[in-house]
Amino acid sequence: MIQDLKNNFGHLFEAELLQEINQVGSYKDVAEGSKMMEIGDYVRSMPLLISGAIKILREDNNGDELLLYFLEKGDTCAMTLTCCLGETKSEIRAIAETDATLIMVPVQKMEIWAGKYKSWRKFVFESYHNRLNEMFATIDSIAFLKMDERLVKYLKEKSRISEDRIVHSTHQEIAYELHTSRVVISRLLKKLENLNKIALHRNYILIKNI
Amino acid sequence: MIQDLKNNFGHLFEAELLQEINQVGSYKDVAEGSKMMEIGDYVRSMPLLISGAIKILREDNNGDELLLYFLEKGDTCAMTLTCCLGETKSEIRAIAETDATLIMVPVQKMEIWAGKYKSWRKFVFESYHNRLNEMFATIDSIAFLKMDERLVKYLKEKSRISEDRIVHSTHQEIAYELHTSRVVISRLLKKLENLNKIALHRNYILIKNI
DNA sequence: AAGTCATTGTAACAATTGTTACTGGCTATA
DNA sequence: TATAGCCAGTAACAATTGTTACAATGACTT
Repeated sequence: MIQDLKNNFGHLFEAELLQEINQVGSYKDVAEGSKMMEIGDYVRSMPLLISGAIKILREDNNGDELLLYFLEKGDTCAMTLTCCLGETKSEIRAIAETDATLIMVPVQKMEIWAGKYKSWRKFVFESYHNRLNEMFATIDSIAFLKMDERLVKYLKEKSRISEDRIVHSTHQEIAYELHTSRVVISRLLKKLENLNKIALHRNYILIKNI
Repeated sequence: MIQDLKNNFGHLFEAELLQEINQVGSYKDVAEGSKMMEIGDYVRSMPLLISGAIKILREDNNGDELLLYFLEKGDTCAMTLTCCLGETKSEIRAIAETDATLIMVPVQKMEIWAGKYKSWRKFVFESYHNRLNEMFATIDSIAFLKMDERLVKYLKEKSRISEDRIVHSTHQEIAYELHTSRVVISRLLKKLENLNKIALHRNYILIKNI
């Protein structure tokens, strides 16, 4: 574990902090598709993402979803930070986009380290900053782009995250994450296929040139 | 100034920290409508809002705007925090929604206090948390609501912020902030008037019952 | 092989939002 | 009181997105 830590966070944290994380943190493997946090949950530990990707979702009044952003290697969940400290409920849902490995750190340590290690403070502040920026990007997409452009962005991102030119999603699943209907997605995907940018198959989409 | 500080932040900060803020901070009055931060700016100090309201805006590729949220008494600008530390540019524009009074704190102190005062860390974390939650609310509105519902929310919020049942905006101004066209806003406002929820006048709108 | 279910394609239509154009009223200033 | 510019109302139409319905196909089970 200490090696994973050094590989992923070694450039951020001093040896002493790495040592502490190693002592109190615990490994956790999560399988693709498993729910890691639900809206309304209280959170008691903070995840440091070693490998894989986590998707963060928001829910509307009808129970329908909207994809906010992905967390990747080296990230942490910013919501967790203040949910722990302030004892407030989670506003979001987190689901493993791929198989992933995490180190879970008990919440008590977070605040102690924030007083003790400058590098930890920097990490926490930057995490917030990154998440805010991702939220801006998300808002830009929703507010400024049309659905066809959002779809292209989505496919690109999905492909990048999974490191695979094949996106393993059904039209219905894509529709959920973009908060629209399956028919709309099918229609727009067909247009992209006619432009030779993708190839449609049952249960997956080949990204050719977008 | 020390009295303003105590009134607005006394319940958050211990006496010693209040004293420090008092020593290094400087008062600043801003007039309604004045631009306080522009996209791309580097920020060298952190504002603590004593009175008034600040609106935070995002811009699209055409230079059109979208209202993200308002800052109010007791708030600070979360973007500033990491813009200062990380020396990155601002992603947002800030404009005084009403006349406002601020205390500006030099950026160097932020990080020092974060190591020294637990209450400061709590304040900073909570600021981020609040801002993230406002972003969620913004995304909910944009992604889940139709324009008529967004308009009602907007009018309510605008009225609340200014503590005035009269919203002093033209249809064009509202259209900018909701990122749509003037004609759409005029149309929807007229519907609200027909439902007896508002009364339309030149340059202002009376909120009756929404 | 038959049946079931999820998935995709597609048409037809409705609702919402965006655009263009024109009107008339209000206000400020010359 | 002219006149210019901003503001609001409205019609007509276009584009986008959402909805309903149904058919065809593939995959899987029995």
